[in-house]
Amino acid sequence: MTGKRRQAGVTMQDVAAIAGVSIKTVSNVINGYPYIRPGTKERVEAAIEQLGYRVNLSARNLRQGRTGMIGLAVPELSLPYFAELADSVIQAAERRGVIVLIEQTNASRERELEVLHGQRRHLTDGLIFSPLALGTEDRASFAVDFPMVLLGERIFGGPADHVTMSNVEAARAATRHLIETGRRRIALIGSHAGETVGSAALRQRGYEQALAEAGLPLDPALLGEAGLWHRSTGAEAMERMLDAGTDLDAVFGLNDALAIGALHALHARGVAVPEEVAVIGFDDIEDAAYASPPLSSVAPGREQIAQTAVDLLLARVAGTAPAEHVEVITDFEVVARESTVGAAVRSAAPARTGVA
Amino acid sequence: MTGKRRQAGVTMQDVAAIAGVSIKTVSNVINGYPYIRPGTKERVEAAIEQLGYRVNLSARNLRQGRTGMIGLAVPELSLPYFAELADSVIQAAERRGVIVLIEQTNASRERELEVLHGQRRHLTDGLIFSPLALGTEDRASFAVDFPMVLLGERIFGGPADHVTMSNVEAARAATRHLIETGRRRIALIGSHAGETVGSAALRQRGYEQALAEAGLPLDPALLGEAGLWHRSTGAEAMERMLDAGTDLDAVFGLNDALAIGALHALHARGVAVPEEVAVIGFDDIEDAAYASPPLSSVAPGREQIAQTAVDLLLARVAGTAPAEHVEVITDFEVVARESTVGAAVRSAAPARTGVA
DNA sequence: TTGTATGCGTTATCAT
DNA sequence: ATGATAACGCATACAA
Repeated sequence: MTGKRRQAGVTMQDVAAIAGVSIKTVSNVINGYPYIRPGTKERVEAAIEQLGYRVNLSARNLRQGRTGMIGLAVPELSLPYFAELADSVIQAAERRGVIVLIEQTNASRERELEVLHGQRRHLTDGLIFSPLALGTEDRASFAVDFPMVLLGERIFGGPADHVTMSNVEAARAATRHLIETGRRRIALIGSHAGETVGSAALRQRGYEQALAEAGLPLDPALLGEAGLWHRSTGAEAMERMLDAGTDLDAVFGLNDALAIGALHALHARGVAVPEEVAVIGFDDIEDAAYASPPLSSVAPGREQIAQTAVDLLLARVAGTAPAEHVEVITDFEVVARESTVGAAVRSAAPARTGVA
Repeated sequence: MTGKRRQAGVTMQDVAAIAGVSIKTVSNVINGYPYIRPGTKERVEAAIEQLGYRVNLSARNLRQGRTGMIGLAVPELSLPYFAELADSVIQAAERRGVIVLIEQTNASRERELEVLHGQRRHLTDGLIFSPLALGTEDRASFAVDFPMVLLGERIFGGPADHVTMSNVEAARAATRHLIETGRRRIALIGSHAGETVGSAALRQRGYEQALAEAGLPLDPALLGEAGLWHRSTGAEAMERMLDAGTDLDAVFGLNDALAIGALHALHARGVAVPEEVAVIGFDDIEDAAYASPPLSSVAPGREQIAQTAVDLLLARVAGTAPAEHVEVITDFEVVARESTVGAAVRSAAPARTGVA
């Protein structure tokens, strides 16, 4: 902090005047142009420091036709999964020198369309989009003329790059984990009846496959519908199932919020977890490890998803990505905690046991 | 969706050419200038629609010297309180037609200074800043030449506008709630020894006041140190206290993350909540209502804080705010749930009982 | 009511 | 190795 306080409205002109050089030279110094006489460079840097000069990004963007920003559109930051995802994307982008502009869609159809076609796209060089309301039937709306990477799997064979985890596999592994620990009547919370694409349908498919592999029947009474995957809807679905007197010894929440809601409802009814009912979630948000009891979950490799999506998008922006659209499948891991395996480990740092 | 697909690089010139008017007229139409012949306006709008024209915001920003964006700097979005705050700020800003650019400081001193003096400030018209690492000793760094509103209370009599809740009062009310429900040995988790300003010090002061009012002694053994207010540090502080065999019948977590961490540790040790130990947090994040048992907390009026901060900042940007710096104190409410009052209410929608 | 012309702060082209 | 100067796309003072 040797320089003076930042002053508004300092331009390259001012720096050039102080340093006794032309504006072009200042620009060269700032942009790391190699062929500059050391003395000149020093004078310019001193002037920059002295005036507290900062590049005007609006001007640079106008001139370059780029903005240095990418958009990240998610349903809402209040949902811990998306908050953690946003955190990871911001950090991944920062490593590449790019700024992230977050947009909330609230899972509304109208707002998701606006994300694709609205004014804001002019502010960003590309978009990472996790759609929730739009689906395969809206494929046409996804044909945009700017770089975009989709997260999740509502759109298939779509007209955009795509980063997702193997939902079917991961859900199968989670269900298998419950079966291997002795459960037979496994409820599913978060089902979307009639859906064939999207996380709900894919994860349910994995659940069904695991049941089939183990020779267990698929009981419709064990499918708990929940449109939005919030804690509240998870709790409500669980309540309905308990009210109906459905016999069950395990619950698979299609995401952690649902599972935590289910835990809440089970607790309220005095049902012991995992003694009477085991619970596993999906996403491995930080909450999961600190739930009571700590919630088993499927960790989707959030960091990997974020960095992959950012790098893919930036490659697309730079024009170095392959012509055809890319689909990247990321890794996952089943994390067994007390809600399924009991109090095997007791410590302040929640147990985390890789299973898959 | 009657227009053609959006095309990159369409400018006002193109629109003007199609509409048979000058660029100025197009500009007038876009900016809602009233004195335009209806027919002209229609032609321009038709041309805009036809070309899929969008204003180039970089150019507009450069010309106007404003960006239409405000910055929001928070420690990290992974912390639910800040994720929910960001959600509220984004929505509040949207109601005013402003875009929010989120920056994560990770509670690092260096990054917080960068937020105040870095490149990005050129991209925003003002800043809403929730500092964590910088404190009163850094007052000089807060003397910036752009509009800024501070959240929280690390800086007093500071050189900026300020929106905060009444931390002392709120913590006193939370502690009083524990006392009124019969607790006498109340542990505090999240203490910052030696700090005299900042949330930790203020909330602890409220705790001490409530104890004094009730004629209860202040036992240093009941002060659990936790530098960062995460679930993990809350769990660790709780563990240490339990390991030390400290006698206690209640825990006041200085935020919900700490309290949830404490719940986790208590659960791991088989301590019954609230039968043996009552727990209350602070912030009333959504997690609190869905913890097991549901966590009592202090609701800080997040929406109100967000809207107030945004409006104050925009007034400052517009130059309509008072010359001297404003300090706004927002409301709070103690929300009693099962972790302090027991299973009075059993329902999927967690009980929420206003007490203060 | 509408058109012309200038400049916002950069970067890039072309000289030198 | 560095300087002069022309865009980038828009808003606005000034003209008409």
